[in-house]
Amino acid sequence: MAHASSDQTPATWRHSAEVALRAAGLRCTFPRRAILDWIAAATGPFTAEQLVAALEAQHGSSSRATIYRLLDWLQSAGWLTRIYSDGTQHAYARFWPGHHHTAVCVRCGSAAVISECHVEESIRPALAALDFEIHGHVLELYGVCTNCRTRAD
Amino acid sequence: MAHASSDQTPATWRHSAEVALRAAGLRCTFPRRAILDWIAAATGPFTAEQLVAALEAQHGSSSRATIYRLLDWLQSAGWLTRIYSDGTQHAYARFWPGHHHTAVCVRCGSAAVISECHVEESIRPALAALDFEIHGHVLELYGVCTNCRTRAD
DNA sequence: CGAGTTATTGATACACTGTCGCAAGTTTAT
DNA sequence: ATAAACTTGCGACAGTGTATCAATAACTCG
Repeated sequence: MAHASSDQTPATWRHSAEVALRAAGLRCTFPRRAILDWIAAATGPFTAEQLVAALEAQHGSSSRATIYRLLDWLQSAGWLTRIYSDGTQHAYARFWPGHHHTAVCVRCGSAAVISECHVEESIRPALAALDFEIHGHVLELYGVCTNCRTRAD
Repeated sequence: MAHASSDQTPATWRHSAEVALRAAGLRCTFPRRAILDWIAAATGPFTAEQLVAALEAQHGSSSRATIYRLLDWLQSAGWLTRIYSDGTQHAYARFWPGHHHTAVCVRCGSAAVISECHVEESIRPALAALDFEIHGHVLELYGVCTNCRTRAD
């Protein structure tokens, strides 16, 4: 590992997100640390309610309101991305600030991040015809990851 | 208009969706017709609850359950597409079966359909690196439509 | 056209997710 | 340590979507 500080590992995410939290003038409280810990330990996308349930099972739990408040902030700051696949629930995946997309495995639920994005370029001809001024987009890919494919009987 | 039957107008949508409904062995009841009528008359995306409220205001209303059931079917059959922009609610836009994307105007809420799609092509190099077998994707674009832009002061 | 068969409806009750307001408790800076 | 300010958590609430099931309406066939 050449550049430990720029590796996008869960531990690095955990640390960087906390630094960003403090830099934003927010306080690093016990409930917030518990939330960050749990997210850092998550191996794939998760819903807000999974997080609520997991922390309720712990002794020092965080309340639903606190959890939703921090999730909102983490998303707006780019440390989480919304996953829209199942629609009605607030689902998230760990993320790094910047423009990325996710490839979600429909079997195991793991989400891979794709940083190259030429979507707006490739759709530009169609948009030009519509005379539509584009501000942003949501792209989410679904499929089967390597692990699940090799494990298929 | 050269090919009236292939025009993608609201009236054609209304007719084709009903034909598809019958072809699927489903019955064309009064509540279902009211729902199709309202959707055909809609000028942009709408939420399930807007539809519920609109039909409640009519004399012969359809119940919430009936509405949600038909919306589910219309979506699964490709006559509606889910709009994910506001997240928690079930929002839809009129649609034609086949692969399309939507460009949603953030000012007026109108949704334009984009039929050309080279998204998976353009993202293929990144996916190859991940060894991810792609099954499908969700793409939604946000921006400002011509009307709203020319109307800006 | 009328009776039988079967899908569909709607009412109600329910479950779940997410939000709000405020008093009490923590964190941070001095 | 102390004060100021932010944060928490509780409880109550609201909105959205779902399940159940008897009553009803739509098709089909003779």
